[in-house]
Amino acid sequence: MPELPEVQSVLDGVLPILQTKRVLGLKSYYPGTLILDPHLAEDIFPLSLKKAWRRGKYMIFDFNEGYSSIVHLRMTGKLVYEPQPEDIHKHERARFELEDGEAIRFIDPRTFGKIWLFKSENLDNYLPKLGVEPLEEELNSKYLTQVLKGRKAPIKNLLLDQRLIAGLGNIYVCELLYRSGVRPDRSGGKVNLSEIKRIVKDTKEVLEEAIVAGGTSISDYRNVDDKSGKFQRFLRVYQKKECPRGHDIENIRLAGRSSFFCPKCQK
DNA sequence: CAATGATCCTGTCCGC
DNA sequence: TGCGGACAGGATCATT
Repeated sequence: MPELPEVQSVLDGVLPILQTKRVLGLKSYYPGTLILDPHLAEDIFPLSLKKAWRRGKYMIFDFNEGYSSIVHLRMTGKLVYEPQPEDIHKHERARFELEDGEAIRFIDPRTFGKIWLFKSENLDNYLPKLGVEPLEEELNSKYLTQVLKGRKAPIKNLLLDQRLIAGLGNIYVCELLYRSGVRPDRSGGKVNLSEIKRIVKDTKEVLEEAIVAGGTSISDYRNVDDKSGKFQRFLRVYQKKECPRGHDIENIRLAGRSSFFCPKCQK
C-alpha cells in the first residue's frame, strides 16, 4: 500500500511527463474522487507544471497559472501514464488529460483515493496539518521523545499518526519496530531514550531501503501481493510466519490494523 | 485533549 | 465449483 516510498516513486514517475505535457483537463469517472474548489474559475486549463512535491503521503502539483492539485492514493490508488488512452479503464476514477491525446490515469479499485483542485493560495485548506518528514533531520530523538511524552497509546498507533510523523503506514511501522526491538503494543510514553534513538534510526533506514527496493516493486504495483517480489524479501515480519531468526511471528490488532511482531526479538 | 472504533470500498483468499 | 465471510488499510468522523 502506498506509504512514503511508494508515493515518492509515483511522483518521480509522473514528474517528467507533467514537465513535458500541459494538462488540458481533469476528468472524474467516480463520484467523490475529484474534489473541485467551489471558487474555481470556469475555465482554468491548460495548466503547466511549476513544481511537484511530496508531503507525507500527499503529492502536490503546483501549476504556473496559480492552481494546485493534491493527489492522495490512499490504499489502492495509482497514477498510470497512458500515451494512447482509448478506453476508460475498469477502475479508472479520474484522468489528467494531457497534450497530444495522452493521459495520466488515476486507477483506484477501492475508490478511497482523492484528487483536489484549487487555487494555490488555498493550499492550507486542502493539505491537512502534518507532522515531521521522517527522512528530514526534524525527525530526531528529541522530537520523538517530546511527542511520545505522557502518551498511553501503543507506540505503533502513535507512529501511524500523520500529525506526528507524516508518511509512515502499517507495513513500515511493523518493519521498523521489529528492527528496533520494540513491541508495537508498548505504551508510547514508556519507550525509553535508547529505544527512541533506535526507532528514529530504523525509521529512516527502512524508508530509505524501501525507496530503493520498494521503488522498483512499485513499477508493476504488486509489492505486498507479489510473493516472489523484492518487496517480500525486504519484509522481515509483515505477513510473515517467522522472523529472520526463526521465531514465530504474532499478529495482534492495534488501531484496527494487523500488527506483526516477534515476541522474542521485540520487548 | 487522548484514545478508540466505525466507516468508506472492492478484490482476494479461505473454508465449507 | 460456488458461495459467504473475513481481510486488506489511510484518513476522517463520532464516541467515550
